[in-house]
Amino acid sequence: MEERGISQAVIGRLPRYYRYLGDLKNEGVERISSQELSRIMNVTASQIRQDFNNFGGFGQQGYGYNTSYLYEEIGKILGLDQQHDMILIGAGNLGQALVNYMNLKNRGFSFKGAFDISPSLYGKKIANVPIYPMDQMTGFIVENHIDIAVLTVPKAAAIEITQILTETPIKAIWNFAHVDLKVPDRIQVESVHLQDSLMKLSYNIRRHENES
Amino acid sequence: MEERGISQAVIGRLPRYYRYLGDLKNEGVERISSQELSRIMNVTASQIRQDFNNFGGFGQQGYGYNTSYLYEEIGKILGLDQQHDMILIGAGNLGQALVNYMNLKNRGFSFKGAFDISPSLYGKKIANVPIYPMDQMTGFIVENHIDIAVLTVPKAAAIEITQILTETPIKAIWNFAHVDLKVPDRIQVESVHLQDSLMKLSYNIRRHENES
DNA sequence: TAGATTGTTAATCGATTAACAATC
DNA sequence: TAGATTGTTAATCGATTAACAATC
Repeated sequence: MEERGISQAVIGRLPRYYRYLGDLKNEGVERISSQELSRIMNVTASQIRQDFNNFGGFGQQGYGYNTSYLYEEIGKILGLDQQHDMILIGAGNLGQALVNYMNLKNRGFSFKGAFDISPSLYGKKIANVPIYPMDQMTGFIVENHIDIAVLTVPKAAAIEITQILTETPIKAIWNFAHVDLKVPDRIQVESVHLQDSLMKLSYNIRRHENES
Repeated sequence: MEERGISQAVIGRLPRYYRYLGDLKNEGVERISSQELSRIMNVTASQIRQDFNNFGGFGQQGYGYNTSYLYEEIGKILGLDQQHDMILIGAGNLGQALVNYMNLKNRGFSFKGAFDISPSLYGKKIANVPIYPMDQMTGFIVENHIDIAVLTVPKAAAIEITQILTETPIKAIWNFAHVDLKVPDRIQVESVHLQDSLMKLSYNIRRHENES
């Protein structure tokens, strides 16, 4: 499985393929052609075949793709066969929502601890995940082999904490703060900018009103 | 201001420009050239000029761009000069987090009501936003001229509720359910797929480990 | 074998970058 | 006026789509 230099456009589509294939698998669909899938997902069959062939041949001429096999393979490409241990940084509303959400649904991803600056939260738990003081964070990351830090703190705090995180063996930051984080190459960052998303929606509302 | 057929690639960059220009404005920076901005934002000056020129000339040769003016204009393009009234559908953890978050920070966007199937929540409030039974939703949308429905319910419920929403005068859906919604053209949809985002992060962790 | 559908090459399309004339 | 920097055209690059030979 050779996969250097896959474009982010392709990577960005993999989770959607994974989702549709999971649904098809659950519906008991054993095989699917790129044409059928293209109709369901509203993309071209050509794009589907090109995308999959970035990672090697998953299909069979004259047959199509085996749904479960393709589902599993895409899961592996996405690293979903690995265990990811996470910490929450910032135990506010959004952070609590994420912990509740993830620890229910996603087997591979699990929160091991949460950190906050508010002393009133120390010792409390969110969905069985204990909340600790910020100054125990670095030690906790090392001892528990934490891979991913989930940042749900305000902008200024996010920048400061990121600085601290760069001195730990953390592998990735899932960032919900409204700021672009600067990190060394060895740390992966994925940001969820909720404001940006809402602004795009706002643009499209306005555009549609002006057009019609 | 002519702006038909602007590509989604450009739209997707506007909120980021808006964010950086807001920061510069707050720092008291009065003017900025595409070159300076390109250095700060880590994109090419050429792209910046091309992007802005999709909407007409905001700059001045030999001078650059006036920070506040550009900030305001991009705000208008994004429809941030308009008031957007919203409802929350699904008053769970994530929904509550969004209401708390938005009603604090974003002036143009405001939640007017929340809806849930759980009777125990009726009459309660989230950050001053009252929670009502689901069957009052359609009436509420009409009476209060609601523009945006924020969907924080499970997948199956999201599909059902979207069906109901298509029969109301709602303009847009901000979707947090893990599903692609089908709506008529007049309704804009923007989805935040948290799982997809986390999977991309997972892919990048794995890729980086394999490379080094 | 014939039919179906992939894997892959070639063609097209769109987005990004470079270059430079226009102009403040 | 000279210098700076935009607005815009042209060149390049990359991503998507089309076409078809390979093959199950």
